Amino acid sequence: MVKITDVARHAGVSPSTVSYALSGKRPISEETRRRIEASIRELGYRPHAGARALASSRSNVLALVVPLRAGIHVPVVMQFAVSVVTAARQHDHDVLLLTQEEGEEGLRRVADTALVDALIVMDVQLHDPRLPLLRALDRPSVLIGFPAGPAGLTCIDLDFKAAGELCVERLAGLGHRVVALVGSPPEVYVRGTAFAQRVVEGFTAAADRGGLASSVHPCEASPAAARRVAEQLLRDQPALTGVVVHNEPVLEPLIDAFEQLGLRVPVDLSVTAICPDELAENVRVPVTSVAIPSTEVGARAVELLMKKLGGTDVPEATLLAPRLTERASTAPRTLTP
Amino acid sequence: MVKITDVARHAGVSPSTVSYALSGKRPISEETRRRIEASIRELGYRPHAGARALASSRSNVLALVVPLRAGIHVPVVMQFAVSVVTAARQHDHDVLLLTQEEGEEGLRRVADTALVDALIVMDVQLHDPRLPLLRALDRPSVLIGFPAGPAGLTCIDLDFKAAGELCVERLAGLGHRVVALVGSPPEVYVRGTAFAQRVVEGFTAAADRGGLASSVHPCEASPAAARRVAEQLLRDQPALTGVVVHNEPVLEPLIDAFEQLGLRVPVDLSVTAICPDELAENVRVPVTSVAIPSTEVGARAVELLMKKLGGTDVPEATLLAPRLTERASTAPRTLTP
DNA sequence: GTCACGCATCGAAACGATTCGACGAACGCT
DNA sequence: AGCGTTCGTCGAATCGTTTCGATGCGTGAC
Repeated sequence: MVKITDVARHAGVSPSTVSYALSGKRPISEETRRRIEASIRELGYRPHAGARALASSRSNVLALVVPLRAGIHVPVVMQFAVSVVTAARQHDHDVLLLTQEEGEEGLRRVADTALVDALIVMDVQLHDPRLPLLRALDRPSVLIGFPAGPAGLTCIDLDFKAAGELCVERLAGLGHRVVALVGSPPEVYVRGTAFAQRVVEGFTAAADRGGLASSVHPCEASPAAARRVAEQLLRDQPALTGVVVHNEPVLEPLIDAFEQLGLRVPVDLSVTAICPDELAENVRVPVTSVAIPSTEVGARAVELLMKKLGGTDVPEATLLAPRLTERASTAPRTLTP
Repeated sequence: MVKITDVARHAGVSPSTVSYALSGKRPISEETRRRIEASIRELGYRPHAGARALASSRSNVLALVVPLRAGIHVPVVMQFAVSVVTAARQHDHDVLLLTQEEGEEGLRRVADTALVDALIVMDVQLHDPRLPLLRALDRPSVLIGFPAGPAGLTCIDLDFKAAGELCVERLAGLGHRVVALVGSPPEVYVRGTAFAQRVVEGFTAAADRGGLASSVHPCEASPAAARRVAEQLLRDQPALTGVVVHNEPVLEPLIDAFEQLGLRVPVDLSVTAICPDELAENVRVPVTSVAIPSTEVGARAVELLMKKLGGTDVPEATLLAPRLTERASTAPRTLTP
């Protein structure tokens, strides 16, 4: 293994000069820098990560904690993870993958052993047991999602409440007066996943504000469950003409179910969803939707962390404004007598 | 930060004794060990990862390279990643996440900086450009999938050829004489992804061997493409009664398309698939399938790496035998005159 | 002509573990 | 009783960087 002293000797300088040339923390003459760079290339030198971490107390590694629970849409998680890795690399950092399963002990371990410099935690619950720990840790962290008490933490997410509102407002704007929300599986609400509840809040608030009749229906992630919910909706709310779906796996089955029950989309029923664009575009009837900007959230989360690592203050809350894309599943209400 | 010398002083021993007590590399008296453990707990000591890596030239980190290309089923990748992390933790290792995008330079970087001890590479192509590098690297690696020339490498995967055979044999056993394979998107074959081709090989070989008429159809990952393939199959092979699907996103749309074209599954048409169990179970008609054992592959890959790190020799090729689960999508051929 | 200053570089001391060789004590054998 | 082992522990060297303070040298101000 070639080390910094080898480079130094080869370039005719001292090891510290090589280090400074590499880090840029002190001025190095153009001429010397070039000689050093040539030596590095020629010898194929790579700084030893462990030694670097030891001396600088920076590992240049970020921890990413991914959820592996029921009811969360896997592709979104993956897309998010990839965007975190990509963004981290742009700041010369790597990403250590942790599973939720590891729990608080896992967080403490990677933080206390100085294996990572900072942490990104996905799928934060309203009353997440990890919150006190994250506050106490001596390393900065960013949460994806908003817990009940976000004070002292840095959080970022799509503004799900606004997303719920936006869907309703869009439907209201098209003249719909009776709307329903088909939400995530019940267990997601039970365990207090913040984003699911926020959608409900936004949905309900906007409906009330606009004087719409509305109802909310959690739904299991299976076609059969979708079918049941569709049937129930038609029975309980015969005047229903607008549906908001916040449940990826059920989106397509639900539309199928409605059509089999004799409701054409969008002629008889307008559907909007909160889901990844990729999914919305690939349903049989492309669905008007608010995108889940996983890639942007990932990149922004990394930016926030880098700022914190650099000592800059960052806002505690970052809410990404929802953007609604019009597709084929929405239409003005047809006034049938 | 509390360090090993603090623990040593607190326990009244030398730092090296603490180290040996922790690693077990030399015998330590029961009594001393207990005192040391008490001190560790009391002081909350955690060995510094960087220092440890520097001194022992072991980082206890594995690199996992995940694909992010078109045509691969994301949940499988995720499931795999999670199983790797879980297995790695059981051997006291962590996992660094790399994307395919990083390419060879990324592999070289994490290996040469000693950031990781070993590598797991997913989605290996038949003529993968990373192969020479992996051979040359001074760190052990395990590939998920089989390249054209696997000599000198350690590879593991489901035996996709046998899986293709198994599907055909099952259909043949049910009396079907005309079968078709609906495969992955064309680009997957074009870039020479090994597992896709192996399915084709197995499928064709078994069909030929059994004297079945057969055809192979790559298919884009969209419902529309599924529909087109279904139509084409009925046109070109009117006697078709057995279909093997190796294309996750298309499985359900394809069955829908057949039914809309008047073919009932399994009465008129038997369908088998090679896909995750989770998917096979959740189609409207649960599908008889060969599972992709991502979890097992991940765990086994880690075991192999640990053996290699320990200096033990391991077989170059590990092929997991396919297992077919009977579900509702297959039935004996009905002899219509 | 001197003084102060800034630039480029060097030398040495961390950083926090692991590991190798050595050493005293206890033990079993002859 | 003497000798060779084994057991448990210690001390010191080592791993490869970063970083702090010091130093020499050229430069501009007065």
